[in-house]
Order: sequence, then structure tokens, then C-alpha cells
Amino acid sequence: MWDLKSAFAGLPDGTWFNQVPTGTWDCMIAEFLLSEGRFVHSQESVLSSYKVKNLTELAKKQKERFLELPELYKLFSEIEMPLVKVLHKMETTGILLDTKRLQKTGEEIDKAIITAEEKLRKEFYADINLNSSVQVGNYLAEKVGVPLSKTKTGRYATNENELTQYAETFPIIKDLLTYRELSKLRSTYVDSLINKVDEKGRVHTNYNQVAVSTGRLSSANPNLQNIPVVSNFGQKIKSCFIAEKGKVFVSFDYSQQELRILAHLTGEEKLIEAFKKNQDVHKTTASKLFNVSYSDVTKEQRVIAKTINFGIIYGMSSFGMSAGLHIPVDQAKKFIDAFYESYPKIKLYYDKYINQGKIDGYVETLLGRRRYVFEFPNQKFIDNNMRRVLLNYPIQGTAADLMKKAMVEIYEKILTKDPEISLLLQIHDDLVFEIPDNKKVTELIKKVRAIMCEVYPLSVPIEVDVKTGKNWGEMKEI
DNA sequence: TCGCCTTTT
DNA sequence: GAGGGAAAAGGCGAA
Repeated sequence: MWDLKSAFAGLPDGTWFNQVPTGTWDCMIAEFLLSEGRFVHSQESVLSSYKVKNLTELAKKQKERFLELPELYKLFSEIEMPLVKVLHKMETTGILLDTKRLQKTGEEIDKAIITAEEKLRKEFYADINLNSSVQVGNYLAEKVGVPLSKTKTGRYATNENELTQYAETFPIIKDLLTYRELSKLRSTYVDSLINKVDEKGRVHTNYNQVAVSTGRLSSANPNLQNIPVVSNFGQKIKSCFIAEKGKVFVSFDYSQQELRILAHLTGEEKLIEAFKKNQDVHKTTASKLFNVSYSDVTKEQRVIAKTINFGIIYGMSSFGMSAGLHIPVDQAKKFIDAFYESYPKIKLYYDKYINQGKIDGYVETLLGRRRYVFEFPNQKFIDNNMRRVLLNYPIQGTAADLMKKAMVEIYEKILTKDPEISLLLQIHDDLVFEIPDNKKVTELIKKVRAIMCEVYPLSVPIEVDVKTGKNWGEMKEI
């Protein structure tokens, strides 16, 4: 049985709870607190929520609870606890940042911001703060005449989705969106990253093991899980994360992992079949939705199918999808109905799953991570919001379970055996390693891929995309 | 501190 | 009848 003393066995002497990895103090005592639907923010909150004075008392209470929940104890002791060490290692290793290059990129962004701002100043006949959504909203709606909708607090909505609708009619909006994008990149990803490098030029993120109710990790100070990928400047920023001299990055990305898990959990044969045939699953869905053969699917059809595939994972409604695809609600509803008709097992699974949640008061992932459904004792009602949350839970949660399990195996089988290989980052379905640029790379790829693919065999094959590169922004498939 | 917006998976 | 696709972190303006 797990106890406090053995909890940190293997970590360096002097390691203390709130030192490393950040946020993991709570983890060592709190995986199941989280699983009971509570968010754990501090040592004090853990202790007071369990009405105990100290850790020893808490450990005693936990042992009692774990005896009632053997499956959860397995998850805790075989995955979450061993993962503490893995995250500790990742955090202390850090990742090298080319600060000079980032500084330069920042200056380029500055220039682009000034250009965008000058353009806007000519178009705006008022001296407003472009970063203020209140001022921008008021001006666009009342002076320019853009028919903006209101937010729930009665202000004008100026988010990207809202503004894009009127971008053709009011050219000023395009410039505003450009300004917004640049300004976001500049304020979030330049100085704040440069300020966080250590004396060796590396930045150390903090992984929080108990922040996310689905079981995912979160990353903060800096958050390295939302480094931009899409825009030109975004990619330039990402390229400033570089491998040490003589080393390369190797990244391993689970391909369509959540849809594979959906196929496995629901047992939907057509989806399973598609993965077994190694099809483009968005095309598969499109061919079912539009009743055309797989090879005849058009680009437009694939886009719609892709939106629905993701929407299903997120517990989507017809309203949400109509907004996402810019189509009428009734048409969105038809697509969703067609989806469920094409994949009947998915609907059956979800109905059964939600019903079980109502009966038990909790739902579970594949490895037994729990999410409690009701906020109050005796509550028996699942509203639409909770329904969406629950539909997403087994998929996102199972994906998190499998990734965590793989990380533990990788640590034990690879990282502890070879100090030249470092695991640097985890971005939910993606792992980034740093390794000497020699023959070891091929071996690493083989081993890591095998662990990730075989970590928990599903009824569909698991695929991992591997990329390598000297910097994080320019990784190439191999 | 709250609300809005933007970035990722 | 209005309002919902999931999960986060963080910057910044408005109170």
C-alpha cells in the first residue's frame, strides 16, 4: 500500500513538496481528490477539504478510501505516482530558447504592429485603445454600424468569429484582426518567454498534474502547451526553441488518438474498419454522410465531416455546429442526425454511458479515472452543459490516461537507462525528446513508437507520427 | 477580481 | 425561449 515516505522515493535529497514538480505537491496526495470532482489548488485546500491537520492524517484517510476503490488505486499507484518523477525530470531539464532570435522576431512583430496600427488609426475616426474590446466594440457598433451581437453582460461581442462575419462588408475589421493577432503574439510569447530563461538559456515549464478534470496535464509559467503553430510569426516564435548543439528534437504525435478511442469505446464497426484500413477518417465520415464513395469525397465535404467528427468528441449540439460551420441550425441538425445514423453504435454507447452516470453518480475513463456528475448529494438531473462535459470526458480522459501510462513506461525503459536522452515536453498527444544527433535516433524512434502504440491495445491500431528537427518550429516527418 | 479574447490540443 | 460544441493559461482593460 502506498505511503507518504515512499511517495517521493527516487527524487533527489532535499526535494520537498512544493518544490518539484510544481503543482505536484497535491498530486502525490490528491489524484483521487480530483477524481471526486474537486479542484485542488493548495496544500491548505487539500487539508481543509479532508478535515485533517497534516499529511500523515490525510494519508491514513486516503488508504481507507483506496481500499474501497481498488481500480482507482491502481491508476494512482501505477500511473499518477510514478509520473511525478517523470514530470520532475522534464521540468528540471527545461528546453533551450534562442533568446537573441526571439528578440529579433519580437522586433519584427513590433514593426508589423506599428504598420497595422497606423493603418487602423487612419480608418478609425476616434482615439481609442485598440486593445480594449469595450472601446472597439462600441466604436464598431455605434459609429461604423457593424451589427455586432451582445455578450451575456451586455457589451458588444468583438471576438474573431463575430467580427469575421462582417469582414467583407467592413474592411477595417480585417486590419483589426491582423492587429489583434500580432498583438497577442507579442504580448504573450516574446518578453514573457525571454524573461523565464535560466543561466543556461533554458526555460522550465511547470506541469500541473491535478488541474484538469479530464486527467490531462496543464502547463504554466510559461505555458508550453499553447505555443503558436498556425501563423507565420507564430511559427517563427516556435522556431526559437532549439536543440542543444549536437542534439536534435524528436517528436512523437498520436495520430487521431481521440477518434480512435471513440471507435474503441463505442465499438462502432464502421469506424474501427476505417482505422484498420488506415483510411483518412474524416473522408470516411464524409463518404457516409453524403453517401458517396470514399474516393469521391470532395474537399468541402471533408471539411464538414471533420467538423462533425470533432464536434462529436466535444459533445456538440446543432447550435454549436451551425456557428462553427456558418450554416443554419436545421441543416446542422441534419448532419448530426446523419452522423449518428451512419455510426449507430456511437449513439447507443453515449445513451448507455450517460444513463450509467445518472445511476452511479460518476463516469469513468478506460483506466478507471472518475468524474463525479452531481454537484450536490441527491442531485439527479444532468443538464445540457453537464451532458456535453460528460460526453467529452471518456475520450479526452482516456487519451490522457494512455499518454501518462506511455510516459511512465518511456521513463522506466529508456530515460533511466540513457542520460543522453531527455524528454522535454508533453503537449497532450505529443511528446518532444532531445537526443544526440547520431545513430541512437533510429533506436529511440523504434522504442518510443512501440511503447506508445502498445501501451494499451485497443480494437483499432494506434498510430504515431514521428518528426525530427534542430528547432521546434521546423520539424520534418521521417 | 471579473470579463473578454486568443492561443493550443 | 435563449443559449451550449471539450479542456486549459495568460494578457489586458474595466471596475
